[in-house]
Order: sequence, then C-alpha cells, then structure tokens
Amino acid sequence: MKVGTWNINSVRQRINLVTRFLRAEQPDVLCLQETKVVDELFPAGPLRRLGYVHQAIRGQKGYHGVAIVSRLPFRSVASGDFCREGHARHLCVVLENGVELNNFYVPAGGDIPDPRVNPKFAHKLAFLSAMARAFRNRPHDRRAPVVLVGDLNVAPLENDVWNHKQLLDVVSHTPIETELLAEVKDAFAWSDIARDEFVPHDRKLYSWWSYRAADWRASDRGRRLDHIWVSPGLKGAATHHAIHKKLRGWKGASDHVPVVAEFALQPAKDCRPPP
DNA sequence: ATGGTAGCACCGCTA
Repeated sequence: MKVGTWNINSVRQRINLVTRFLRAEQPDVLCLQETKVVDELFPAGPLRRLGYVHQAIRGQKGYHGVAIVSRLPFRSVASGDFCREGHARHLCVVLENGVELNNFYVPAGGDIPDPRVNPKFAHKLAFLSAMARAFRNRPHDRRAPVVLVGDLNVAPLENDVWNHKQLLDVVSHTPIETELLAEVKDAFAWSDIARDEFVPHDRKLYSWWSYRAADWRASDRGRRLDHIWVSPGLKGAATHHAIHKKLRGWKGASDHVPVVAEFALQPAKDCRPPP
C-alpha cells in the first residue's frame, strides 16, 4: 500500500499538478491539506478519472480544508473534534484493508510564538494538546494498523530546519511546539517513519520551502513540516519513503512537496472477517 | 532589521 500526503495550497489552483503527481507516482491513497474549497466545488472529476473514485472531502470557504482520495474503498469516514475554531482540519478513513488513516492539517500558528498575545498560536497549542489527549485516551490495540499523516506545521528535530538556533524562536520550531508534538507522538507510541526508520537524524530533511525566498533552491531554507507516522502495529512495515523535493521546482508549485510511504501489509492481519 | 510570495475573498486575512 502506497500513501501520499501533500499540502496543496488550493487544490483547484493546482489540480493539474495533483494529477501529474498521481500519474507518475501511482499512490493508492493521497491525503491533501489546504484544499481551500467548499465540497461542492472540489475537483472530483479529474481525480475520479485517474481511478481515485473514493473521495472523503471536508472543505470550507477560502481557508484550510482536507481531503483523502483513494483507489481503495473506505469502510468508514469520520472527522474528529480537535479544532475549537471548527476549521476543516481532520479527516479519518478506515480503508478496506483495515488500515485507519488520519489526515491532519495543524494550524500554522501565526507569527508571534506567545499564546498570551497571539490567539493563533494559542489555537495551535490547543489543537496539538487535543491530538495528544485523543490518542492517549484511546484504548489501544497495539497491533492495530493506524497511520497519521499531514501538515503538522511543526519541524521537530534540529535538522528538520535549515538553522536550529536561528529558528528556536520562530513558530514551527519553538521548544513549546516541538515538546507538544513529542507528547502527541508518545501518546500513541507513533513511529515517525522519516526519522525513525529511513533518514538519520544528522541529515537535513525538509518538505517545505517558503514562497518568499528569491531562490528557494539556492537559499535552501527549508523546514520538515509534513509527516507520516505509524502506530506500533505498522512499525517496520514501511518499505519505502520519499520526500518529492523536485516538485517544489514545478511551475506553479505549492510551497510544500508530497511525502510518500509504501507499506508491505500482512494480508491476514488486515482482513476483516466476512459478514 | 526588514521584507520578501501566494491564494482567496473581496478592499484584509491566512499562510
């Protein structure tokens, strides 16, 4: 099973990039964030024609919005109550193969990293706390195959940003955020497959490069904001992981690039007994 | 120290 996650920064503006990516990469499932479109105007057709006929969408006007498009049928679709502002920032599907897939768009948090003066930062911290609480309180079958992906808007490790010291007081890499994200991770014993399974911690790794750089490639001031986590039941199941940096160079690119993982699943474990 | 870009909505907000 191959899963992708991509903050697309308007799915209507970039539908041709999405289809180009799907044609080339052929994931079974793609999770999108920042779709920026109400459900009635979601570009379902071009995705359906590529075989992504199963679509869970949760959009809102102008901002935020998440979607999961899939070649595998869904057993169920739900969205959690993590966002006190009522934004469209989470979707959860259970796939036909029994894998539960959570797609998150964590609030960016504004510019000032102080919850007392910046309500957007306070909201981001509240959202992450709600994630930690939800997964901590969830009864867990440790063998259950659960995946969490999305734009978590936090670059947790030193080499997830271009300059650790310089970014310690920049929203996305402050200690209060990285510690909270670590709590979310501990709450379900998640494995961050990029760092825990594929790429050594001393290597720089980014999934986002600002639009505001004159030359994003030359300055290379990136951050790793987009993540794929797996529950203990899927630890070691990933056979491939990639961050598609090349797509940042496509004409009209999103500021985020897709992150992809491939899993070898044990069919027996994931099969639902016949009704 | 500052300002740089992008999308959507609508003349500012969010990222």
